[in-house]
Amino acid sequence: MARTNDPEGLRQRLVDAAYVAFTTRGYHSSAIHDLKREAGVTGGALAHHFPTKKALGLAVIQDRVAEAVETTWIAPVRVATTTADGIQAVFATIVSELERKGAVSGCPLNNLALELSREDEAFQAAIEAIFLRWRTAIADKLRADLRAARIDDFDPDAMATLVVAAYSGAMAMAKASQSVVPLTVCAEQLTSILQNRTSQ
Amino acid sequence: MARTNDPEGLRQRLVDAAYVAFTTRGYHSSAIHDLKREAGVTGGALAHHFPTKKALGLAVIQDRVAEAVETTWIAPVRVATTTADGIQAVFATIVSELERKGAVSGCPLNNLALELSREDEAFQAAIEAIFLRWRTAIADKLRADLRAARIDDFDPDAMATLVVAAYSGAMAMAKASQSVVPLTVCAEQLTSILQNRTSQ
DNA sequence: CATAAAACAGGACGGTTGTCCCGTTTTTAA
DNA sequence: TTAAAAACGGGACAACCGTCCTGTTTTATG
Repeated sequence: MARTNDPEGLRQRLVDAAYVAFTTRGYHSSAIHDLKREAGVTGGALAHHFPTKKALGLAVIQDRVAEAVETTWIAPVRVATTTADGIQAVFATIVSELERKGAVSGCPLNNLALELSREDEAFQAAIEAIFLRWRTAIADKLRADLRAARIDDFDPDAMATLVVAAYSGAMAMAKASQSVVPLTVCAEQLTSILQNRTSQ
Repeated sequence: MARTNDPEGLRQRLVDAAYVAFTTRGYHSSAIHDLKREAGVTGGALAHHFPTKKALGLAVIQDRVAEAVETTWIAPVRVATTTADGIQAVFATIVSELERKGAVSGCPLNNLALELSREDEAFQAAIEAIFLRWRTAIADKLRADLRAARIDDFDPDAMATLVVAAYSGAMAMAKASQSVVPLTVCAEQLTSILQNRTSQ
């Protein structure tokens, strides 16, 4: 059968399909057989690029999940005027996106974190690194806020941890109730807290 | 072989073993065969009490997970002097328990919520009910705080949502990093926020 | 152009999974 | 006491899963 080799493109198609499957249906609920069909890839090609399912999962985390956090969270916060503005914008974007889709499948990072952290050390290390990068980016922005307002009211690192935790937990509740309400509520609470502490 | 029928006790042993397995290794990672061995139960007995794995999972959620939330969260908050005191006590208890065990397997409710919410409507409904009960209990306690202090500074329901979200997310990060630090940080942040808003 | 390596096709394979079935024992009910 | 129902023992069963293997085609290298 005629074909044209495209190792990089085929790899991307595979990781894309696996990212969608792992972060919506879950890692263990996604069968390799289904991934091959969804990505339009044969068994030989898959085995050539990813010898094991674990290798594919690791690629999904390091390539796609990390990029998703970067795109949906870190970048918008960085370019915002203040941290509070950035957080508000991020939540608003995510909520409207969820309402458009009509279903809540949860935070990709959190989904894989709870399912895979205790299963394998490589998974845990990769996920932990993304969480660290996420928290650090928010903490950096908070430090900039404090410098601009010439105040020193709270610990930026601790507040960043709270922000990430509140978002992750709110998304978990949103998934459990299939409703965006927990997200809108927590967004309002977080911005209220931040504005209280940065403008006095 | 001689035996004595004990349907209720056998059922409890099964649900106990399944609770531990589902909330630590995960639902899909726990094989029925292993559960039978761990609970000391034969296939016939299991099929008699729980015709499917889903039925067993539902029993775990409704019987054990709901009770765990009640014992570790709702009851301590209810008997505490203030909500802030209760939350601080709950976090302290959980943190010391995790340090004793030496590993973070995550919040039982959150673990199953993220893994099973989108898999089956019965799972989702059962999990959502527990989250609702949890939030309501904290909101009730917050309302009592506000009445006692004769102030009306914030929305108790919204704050309760934030508390549950922050805890769930902090536990997720704790699981990802296998460290209690996110929990201690968020506990300090939450109590600080609450004490700021209830004593002015 | 020769040759080796990389890329891919297609399917087989053993192990595991959840479920189900049949037979036996214990308990209940009449 | 006896018949029916509940409780349980033990294992079989088909379907599924992830991995691996052999062979072919494309590409890089000299």
